Amino acid sequence: MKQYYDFKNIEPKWQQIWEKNGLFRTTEDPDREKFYLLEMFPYPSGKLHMGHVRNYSIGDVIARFLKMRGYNVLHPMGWDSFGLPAENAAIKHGAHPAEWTTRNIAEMRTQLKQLGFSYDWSREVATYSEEYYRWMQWIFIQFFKKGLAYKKENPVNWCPSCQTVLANEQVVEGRCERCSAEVKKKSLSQWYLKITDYADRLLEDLNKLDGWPEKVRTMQRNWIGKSEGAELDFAIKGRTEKLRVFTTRVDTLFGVTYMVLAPEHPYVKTLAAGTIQEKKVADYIEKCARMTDIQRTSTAAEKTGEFLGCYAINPVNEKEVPIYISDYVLMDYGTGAVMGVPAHDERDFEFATRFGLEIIPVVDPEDPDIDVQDLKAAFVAQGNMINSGPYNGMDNVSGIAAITKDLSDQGLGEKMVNFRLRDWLISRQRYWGTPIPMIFCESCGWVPEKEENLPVKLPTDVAFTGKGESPLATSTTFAHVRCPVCGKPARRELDTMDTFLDSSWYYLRYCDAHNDREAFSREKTDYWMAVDQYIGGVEHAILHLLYSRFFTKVFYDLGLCNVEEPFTNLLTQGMVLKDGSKMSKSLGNVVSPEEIIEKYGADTARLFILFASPPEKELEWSDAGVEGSFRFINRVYRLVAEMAEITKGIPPLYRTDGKDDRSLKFVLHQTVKRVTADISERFNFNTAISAMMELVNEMYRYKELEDINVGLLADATDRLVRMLSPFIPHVAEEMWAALGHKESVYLASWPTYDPEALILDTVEVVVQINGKVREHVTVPSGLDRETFTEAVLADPKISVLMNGKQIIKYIAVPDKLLNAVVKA
RNA sequence: GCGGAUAUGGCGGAACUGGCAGACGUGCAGGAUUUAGGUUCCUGUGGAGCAAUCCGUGUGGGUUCGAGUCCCACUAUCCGCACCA
Repeated sequence: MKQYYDFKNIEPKWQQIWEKNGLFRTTEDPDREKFYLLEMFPYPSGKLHMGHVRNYSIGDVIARFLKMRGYNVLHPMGWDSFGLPAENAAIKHGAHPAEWTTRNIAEMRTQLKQLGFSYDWSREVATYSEEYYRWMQWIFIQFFKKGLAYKKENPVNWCPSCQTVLANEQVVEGRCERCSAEVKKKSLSQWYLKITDYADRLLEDLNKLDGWPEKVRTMQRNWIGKSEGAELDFAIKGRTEKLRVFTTRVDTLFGVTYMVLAPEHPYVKTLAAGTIQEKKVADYIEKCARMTDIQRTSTAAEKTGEFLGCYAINPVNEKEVPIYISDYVLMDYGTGAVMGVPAHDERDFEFATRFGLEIIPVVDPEDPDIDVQDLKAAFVAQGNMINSGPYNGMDNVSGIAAITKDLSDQGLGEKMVNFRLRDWLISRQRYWGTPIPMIFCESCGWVPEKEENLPVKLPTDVAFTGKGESPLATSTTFAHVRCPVCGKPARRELDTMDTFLDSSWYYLRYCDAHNDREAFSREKTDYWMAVDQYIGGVEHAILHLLYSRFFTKVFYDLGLCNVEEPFTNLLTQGMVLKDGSKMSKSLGNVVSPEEIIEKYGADTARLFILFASPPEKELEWSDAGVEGSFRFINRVYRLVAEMAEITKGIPPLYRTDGKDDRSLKFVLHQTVKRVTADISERFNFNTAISAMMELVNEMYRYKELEDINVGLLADATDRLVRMLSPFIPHVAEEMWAALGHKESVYLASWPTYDPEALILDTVEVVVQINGKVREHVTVPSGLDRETFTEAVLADPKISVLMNGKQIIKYIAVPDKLLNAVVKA
């Protein structure tokens, strides 16, 4: 062992040894308890950033810790390697996306290895490889055969900058989540996955996921957005069509004073046809069509709309109410038609006020401050029903049930549940993704490619223009095929899949990464699934995590796997900040992992990142903090080097009879206890590290004493190195070897603690007067309340303190404190 | 507007079920080693005061022998959703 901490030699040396010995290979072993630890795989953008380092450092500590605790740990890594940046790079530099991607993967794999993460690289998966996307296509076909994939023409979200459509989940405040361009509406024929069929189960099973952060569960609940209500029909005066609406407030039916349709509602044109309103209505529809979602959904804007020139008839009281169109009604939610109840809905109130429509209160606020006959705002809370014929006097919650039942009995409507969740639009007009393995035949319609012909390979003779339709259309060979059913000339689908499909099942592929007969085998996934701990950023709270849950449920239903939820526990790590804001090129506050590894080594980078903040919180980067972590490693290194020298050839005596010996032993065992709990129960790596720092400080103090026990110190060193190894594995290996071990510390067992060592003969306790700390005294430990009180009061310092005080009572907490309540 | 979270020294953060607030690290000050700087080691470090002591966990109230921790009201910041009938 060198006299100084030479990380530049130590780190590559151990990385090579680990790799040569295949230390991190994992196989199924029914005799050992499995633990599937997964970190979100990266998009190979070029180089790792600090967010990656944080994510993977957290994972590696857990993986190595559990391995030492005897678990059979699956800890894989791979690449989410389809996607737009590769294609954009291709357009810019003329290289093929595959070249760019492969180069980046190589670079990032090297970096991950430089950081010493304990991945089983034999299971590496890359979504752009033919062996992966072949099974992606196979999975798509299973969805299609199950009726869960369909093609439909619909107004869709179109990103003019990415030149592709987007899923609802990928539109953030009306903008593309990738490039922030304003999303436009465009009517296109696209492939969808029927995630709405699973809405109820996706919602319901969130309750089971108690290992997930509440925040993520709430976000998914809101996204799925279940609302229970009723659908009912309004007749249209002078026409045969019925107008169907969805409402959650059927109790307010007597308060309906108008109807309003979405501008895209199919009835709009026929209802307005021939009326004097026709022109105005047409103009309004056109104006809406031109607006972006941002403009249209702005709550700040005043309500607009147009009278259609005809009337609807309220089924409960035959009241005739005017029908309007307005852009505040969305065509793709509910029925695209709404009954307007201005008295009890804020939006309707606003609309009615704007257009001078009647406001009829039907729920009594029973509040002296509110004049029911002259509402200043919609009253949305609960109350008793008024102006509602036979329902008057009923509380409105019961009213919902009563009216729904009556409507249902008369065949006028029924109970209905609606979800905000829409089907998942998965077609992308881009090249760098999995080709959708579907073929259109004039006689047979859409049919899947034969499974034995998979993969449908991405053609290489394409032009990357970044404009217009899918680049696959520019291939001269790709589109033309024979129909797999009837053999007639047919054409292939030219769009590729959203890359979120690729990442919706990669965790299953890791279990069986090189299977060329199946996507993954039941045998392997039965052993490994579900993922016991998943770690990644919150930014995936909805998209990736919801889609993966959906896929898993479909697989379960198809008998492809034995779990209904893929991720039992989820840890969402916080962002890495510098100077208070997210690291970004534009702000110029990026610290690259490369430069830190170069200057201090991977162990320091890992240690700092885990020490600076608990994992789920944001982490403020600090150069001084990095120095501190580096100093700590040096301090440990010197201590171990000295110990290795002292204990060389001498069988160390073990003795704990002195006061200092006992106290070091106490600190040692307490540290083992704390570090174990901090890692396994709370993922508080920062406090685990600080506990080990305290132990090191204690060891330094002990080492300088005159009469020290080398055996005890050697024991402390041994346990310390094992505890440090998940955090700083390279230098831990170096120290472990120097202490005379032949086998990797990765294979050593996690240290245990002796509960006996945590029991002290005497304890220092606090003496308070009226809750304020006045004195400290040392008394024997383990006394009962009464003897404890006596022992404390027997101390001369305390008798002086209590002298002349009027004691009302003592509150005693043995081994902790004594509080005297005295008269003021 | 709705939902969620957070608020503790100069800074990052500790304080498990109410029981010594500020562990650990950083920064700063001083000392030792060194020709010097750096490294390393040691000491001090919430504020006020010579001191005894007093004041201190976003603000205001409350419960309790005792509150950073529990309850009520509020403020600020961050995140998510946002015309979903």
